[in-house]
Amino acid sequence: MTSSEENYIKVIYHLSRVSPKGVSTNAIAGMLQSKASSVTDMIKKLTEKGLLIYQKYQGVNLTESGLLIAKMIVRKHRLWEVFLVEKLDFSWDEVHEIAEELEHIKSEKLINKLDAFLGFPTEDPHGDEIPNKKGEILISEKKLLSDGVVDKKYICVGVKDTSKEFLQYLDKQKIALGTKLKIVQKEVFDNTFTVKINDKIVTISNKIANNLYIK
Amino acid sequence: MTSSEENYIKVIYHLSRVSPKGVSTNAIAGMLQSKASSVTDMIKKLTEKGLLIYQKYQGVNLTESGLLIAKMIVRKHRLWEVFLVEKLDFSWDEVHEIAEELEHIKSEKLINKLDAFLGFPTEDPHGDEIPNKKGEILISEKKLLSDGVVDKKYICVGVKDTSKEFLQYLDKQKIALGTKLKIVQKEVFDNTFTVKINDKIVTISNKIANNLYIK
DNA sequence: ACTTAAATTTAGACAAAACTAAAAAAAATA
DNA sequence: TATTTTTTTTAGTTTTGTCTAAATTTAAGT
Repeated sequence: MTSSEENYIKVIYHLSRVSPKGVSTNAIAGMLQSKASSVTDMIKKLTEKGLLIYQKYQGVNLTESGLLIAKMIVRKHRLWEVFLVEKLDFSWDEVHEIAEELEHIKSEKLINKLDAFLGFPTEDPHGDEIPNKKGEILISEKKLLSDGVVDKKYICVGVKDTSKEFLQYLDKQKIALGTKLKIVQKEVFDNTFTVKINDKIVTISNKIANNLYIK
Repeated sequence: MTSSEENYIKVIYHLSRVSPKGVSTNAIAGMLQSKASSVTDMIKKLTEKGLLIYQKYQGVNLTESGLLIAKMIVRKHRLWEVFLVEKLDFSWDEVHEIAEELEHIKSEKLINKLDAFLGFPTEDPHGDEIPNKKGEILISEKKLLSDGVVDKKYICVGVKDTSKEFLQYLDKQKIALGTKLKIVQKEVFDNTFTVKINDKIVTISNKIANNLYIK
């Protein structure tokens, strides 16, 4: 597998969570910042290799082996992110680009040893699940802050939007994984949330509430 | 810089230690397991970029900036090797291939944080020097084989006794400058050394060990 | 010095992975 | 249903890094 092939598999994996009946050529091109014609070419190649199921104009799905490969790439990406944050003291908004490179390092022994070194973590610094060496994913029930109930207490367990901007916003508001909060008020008019964090009252827009996982 | 370009720079750096007046096209091709014509093409490209000094048929040398880049690649390679051995518990003979991949990861911040995490080591698991972030290499003062430590790997860097007899003895034992050896055993009774040279076990008397510089 | 051998370079080709522009199919709309 | 718009595919091109085969330059041997 080349890095380029791996990137396609990874992107198709992520997109197929959102649209499980088939991932469109354009959606893939959008994610990879490339052109639809390039995507068509690569789809053919990966279909030849038995990693995708594809019919012209009908979008693609991962095969069993394609899915396993995708999970292994995600596993590597997220384990490296844990390493960067926990061991090398990076902040959670800087690690994505570096992990994009590290995820293509080939040795399986390396990633399993790294996994052990990190203590077999189940979540990356953004709260996303890390598949184990068999590709299995432990599902922790989590919901969005926007689904929360007034007067209840929650813990932040992840983010939906992992963009640098969003993460930096959260840092500014002193919201991190594990931060405890209580929903004080829910404004019906514009769906703005008022929450209490460490005895401070903070107002959170609907957009933010829609991108923050709690449990 | 592409990975391919970096591999050329690195190989030229290593070869120029042995032949400082110019590295031949064939030597590079041999190291990279490629063909001389491919090397010529890449030499032209790297010369255009100002990393090599080159005249047709005369071999190449690194420029100042080429040399710095080479040292940074070597730095990354060796720091990753230390990480793999010290933190992930790899043995020193399995780390080279993996480090060949890791050395091309681009973030400078990453490598400096890794350096700090490892405690700013000056040598990799094979006893080779690790350039610091400025590209400087701490010259480890050479010592005599008789001062060496069991189980460590060394390189022969010089002789104290320069007599014909001694040099001929070294030739016979296939020991030359640059020869790598590992001290297997140190006999306390008569200070005889058992060393491994190219997978062959050789016994070396105390007199010899007192006249061979290693690092 | 002349001839042969070895090393190096040139010229032309190929595969991977991207692109542009045009054609074809599917979806949306009137 | 017919037409327009969007999406997808095809066809042909480009770039990077490699290759083979042929030509050229340097080095070696007699």
